Amino acid sequence: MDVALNLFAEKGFAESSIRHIAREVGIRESAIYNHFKSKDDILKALMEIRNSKSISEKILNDELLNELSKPQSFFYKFAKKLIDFWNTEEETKFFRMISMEQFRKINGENIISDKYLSDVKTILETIFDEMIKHKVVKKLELNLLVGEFLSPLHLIRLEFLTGKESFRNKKITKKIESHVDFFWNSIKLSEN
Amino acid sequence: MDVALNLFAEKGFAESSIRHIAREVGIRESAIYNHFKSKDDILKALMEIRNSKSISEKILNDELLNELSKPQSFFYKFAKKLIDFWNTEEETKFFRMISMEQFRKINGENIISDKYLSDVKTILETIFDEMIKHKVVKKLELNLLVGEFLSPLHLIRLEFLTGKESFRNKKITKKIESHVDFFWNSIKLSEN
DNA sequence: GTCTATAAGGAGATAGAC
DNA sequence: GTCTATCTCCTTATAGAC
Repeated sequence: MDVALNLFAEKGFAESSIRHIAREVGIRESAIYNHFKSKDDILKALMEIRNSKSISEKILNDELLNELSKPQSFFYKFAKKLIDFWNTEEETKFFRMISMEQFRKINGENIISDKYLSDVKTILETIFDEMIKHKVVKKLELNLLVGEFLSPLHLIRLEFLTGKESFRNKKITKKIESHVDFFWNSIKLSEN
Repeated sequence: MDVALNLFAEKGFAESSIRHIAREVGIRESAIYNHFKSKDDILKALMEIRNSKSISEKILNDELLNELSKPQSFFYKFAKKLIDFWNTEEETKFFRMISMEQFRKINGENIISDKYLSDVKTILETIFDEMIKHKVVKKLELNLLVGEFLSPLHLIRLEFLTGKESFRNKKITKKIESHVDFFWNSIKLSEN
């Protein structure tokens, strides 16, 4: 699985061969078929691993939850946590692979779920819902709030992954801070 | 070029063969090599076509420019125009191909420029700059404004292209309207 | 669960006639 | 600029021994 993910993320699924995977693992390609019935099956297995992981658990710790009473600071730390997670070596590989294979179909069905961000979206919806109830944040559609918060982070990530710059540098941090400031000023209800 | 774009957009570059292109065009594969020196060369040529096109020309017509004095209405129409352009059959194909091949390298260099949105970004920067000068819009970083306007549109597009729903339906239109409303309320300077 | 051997086919690219 | 013919290599997948 590790070797396959490395290859798929680096060269894409179609240009990675079972032969290559087998060589890196140290077995013959025919031996792979004792574990997976086809090449597609390897990709499916990888996606199952990724889909079974809960991102919220990795981001939402107690420290962060305690920050909920200070929303601006919360969003700030949430964004940083999310970026740190996205910047993880493994998550970067999954993201690259998913980006490349997002339109691939197996038996007419997309392998890559269109739900790449759905876990994070769900947490954010819950958070916004609470904040609206506590009259900290303007009463807006949850979907809208999630999109406005997440989209700029997502695009920043994508652009720095395809570009040459490292994702962890001051420019990025500044961009993220600016976005959170902008976002918070747009949704906050009062001036406290 | 048409046939190649169709194939690359549908199956991705690696799974499209010169043989297949030649068959659809109605010539032998060896004849292709009179026009392109390699398969990579075909992809390069396609990207040159796409990069040579000015998107701003297609979006910014006189009707839209006359709307500049009514910013909210302008952003509204601009977003709609952009979506219509993105929803074009040809542009959809380019977007699919670029999404799939964005990490591909030829001789160590990305073929796909990371500048997919740069044309639109440039127009928007100019527009925001003018609006700030005319004190219609808060004095914010141009980069930030562009990102906040464009990112949600981009993510909406991506999600509806990978999902099953059509990109032209009421839900999408509503999403875009909500975003523009949110955006305008966040950046407007006064209440007129 | 690994191996060797092999099937069966598709790939990119070139040579040289017309 | 297209053709036929061909080279050389790589691909997924299976059969059957150990």
